[in-house]
Amino acid sequence: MAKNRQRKSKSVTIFDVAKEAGVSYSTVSRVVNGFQFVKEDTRTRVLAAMEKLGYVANLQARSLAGGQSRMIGLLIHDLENSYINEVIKGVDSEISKLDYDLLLATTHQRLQKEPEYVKKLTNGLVDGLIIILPRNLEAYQSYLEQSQFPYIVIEPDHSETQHSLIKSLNWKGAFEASQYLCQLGHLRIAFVKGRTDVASAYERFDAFKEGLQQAGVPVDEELILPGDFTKEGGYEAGIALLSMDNPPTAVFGANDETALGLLNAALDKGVKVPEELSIIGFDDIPQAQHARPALTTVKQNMHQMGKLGIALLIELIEQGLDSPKKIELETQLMVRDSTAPPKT
Amino acid sequence: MAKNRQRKSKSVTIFDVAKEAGVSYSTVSRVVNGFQFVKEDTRTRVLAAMEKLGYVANLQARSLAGGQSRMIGLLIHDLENSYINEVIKGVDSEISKLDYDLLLATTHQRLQKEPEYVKKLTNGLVDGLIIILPRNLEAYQSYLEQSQFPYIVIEPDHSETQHSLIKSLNWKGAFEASQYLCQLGHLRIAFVKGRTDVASAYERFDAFKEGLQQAGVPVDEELILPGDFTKEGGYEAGIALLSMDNPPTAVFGANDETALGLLNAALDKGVKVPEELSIIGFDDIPQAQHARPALTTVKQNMHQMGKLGIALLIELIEQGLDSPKKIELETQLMVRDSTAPPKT
DNA sequence: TTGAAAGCGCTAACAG
DNA sequence: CTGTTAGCGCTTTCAA
Repeated sequence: MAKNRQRKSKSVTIFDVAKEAGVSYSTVSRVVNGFQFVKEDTRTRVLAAMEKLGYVANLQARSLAGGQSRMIGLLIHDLENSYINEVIKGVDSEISKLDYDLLLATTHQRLQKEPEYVKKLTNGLVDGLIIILPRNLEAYQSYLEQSQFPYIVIEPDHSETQHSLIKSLNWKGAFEASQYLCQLGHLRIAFVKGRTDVASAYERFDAFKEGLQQAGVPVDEELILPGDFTKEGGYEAGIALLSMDNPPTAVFGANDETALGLLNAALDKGVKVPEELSIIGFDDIPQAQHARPALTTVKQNMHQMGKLGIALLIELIEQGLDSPKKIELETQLMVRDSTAPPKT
Repeated sequence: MAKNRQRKSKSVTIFDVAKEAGVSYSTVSRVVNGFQFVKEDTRTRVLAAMEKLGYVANLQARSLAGGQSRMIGLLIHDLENSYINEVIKGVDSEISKLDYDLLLATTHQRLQKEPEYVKKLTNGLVDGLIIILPRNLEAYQSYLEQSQFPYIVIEPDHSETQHSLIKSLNWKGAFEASQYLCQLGHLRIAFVKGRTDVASAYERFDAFKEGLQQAGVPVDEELILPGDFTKEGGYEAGIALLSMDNPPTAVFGANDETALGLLNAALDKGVKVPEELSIIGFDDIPQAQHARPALTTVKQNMHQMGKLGIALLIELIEQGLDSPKKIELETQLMVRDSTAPPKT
């Protein structure tokens, strides 16, 4: 608490630069911020002084004085989640091009942290906020709306919300995957659901049922198990499914982690994939193609979601938007080795 | 640039709280910062006012006024790198327990960004800095030393540096791995090197040579190929190695990415692993155990490195340290399926 | 135990 | 085009 006090003292300020260049400090500020009405000669002199003194802007002061912090807040609940990780990579790659920095706030699944962080971040710390997979939006959405703070959501809780968002066409993707399973000839198809507090989980489940119905394949309630988007959850469901007297010939995991868990369950149960059990996932996380057998899944372009998310947010910050913008991305069925026609 | 100006206006300040509680704002500051000399009654009143108004401290202002920002800077060059990713997870899990936040700066491999970010971050933005795998330390190390800014390095460029650091015992780990290969009976062992600008790459290579020598196995210069810690680099080296008239029976990749690339090369060349070629890596990134065959490798506890890094840095920030502290972590040989005795 | 006052470094009107 | 003047919200002496 004590030893490092001195560090605040010796940094070069706009004031030092002004003295060095022989101008007032507001002039320096103008140069730093690239204002137009500065004589070329003065600008050069200031620039030289900045260079000489090694001036670096103090972002705190700038932001406090009403300028921008040039930081973007990223609110997530977990770094362990591959889906989120991939989105972050997209965000990161895009953000650095735009000379913004990333402030990462992780709730570690603690619901009450969400509103806390939102307040903290929006309170001058960052210029804009991206929330990935919010689970407690209601708790602070009105706060965000009122303060007119620029923010976007990646994967919303509700489809008819007022904020800008980026999402994948979960419904369509899951529908296609379900149809594919039916086309393969499967008649007993199981589904392991995702977290109940995430909208995409619902969309996928809904599409699954619709897909089966349209193909004339019965939706058997017994084959619909709860899950939580984790490998462990998938494993548990898999064991339950494969312990049945009349197990399914195919199973759709609400996301890849779940599907990977299912794969492990099959392995432990000595059930061959895809010969005896077809498994399909959703997301196409990097591990999906490295799994053995490689996992058939519905690809979401997570990297792209991150990139578009930043682009949209920056637009919001710099130009403002009259009404929320919703971007929906196509998904793609990636047929790999974990699916096949059922054995007869 | 215009539309979102209003957001700076309406936040609740220490001043509002003071008025609500009927005290001066310095008193509020004292309460907020948990000072001792405040009457219990006053404290309760202030706390109530804070609660009622929904006060959230403005970190910028606090930091500017000489307080702490409670943010830790994390300087990395790439999010795509699994090693870094794992360390970050450790950092993140530890940091949130301590009520600090993470400011992530990614150089995206641009060397000149390193000193830039260091100045920016240390200029009031963060209370401490963690640099993972620095590649341009010389450019700003004296700056850091002079300003007495609390920072630590994870994996250093030099072993006799003045800063605090966390590292794995690369030498020992690589030595053991090399010995293991020799014990298996291999006599033609190749090595694919890592980036030339990272110290751990040297340590591993050096240990490899020593390991072979001590086992009486010749170090064949022809079997030592350059690499860059990427899968692509490993693949390229693998193709070169397997195209030789007398290819090696085992190969040590400087890191897992490299080893994974080697694995792919073997696959494409129709060379069976481990029957015809043993492959060993370093790091034990998550993909290592999912590879087919599962990769034998030297495990570094990256999660732990992140956690210890934060612990050490916080100690530096809050108590200061008389002399740099160096923490070295043990590695562990993970024997999996990519290594076997050579065919005779 | 509390209040008043002086900045931290910067942006943004407002006059020249 | 450039300097002057207010603050931004907060911590921190210094008095009271």
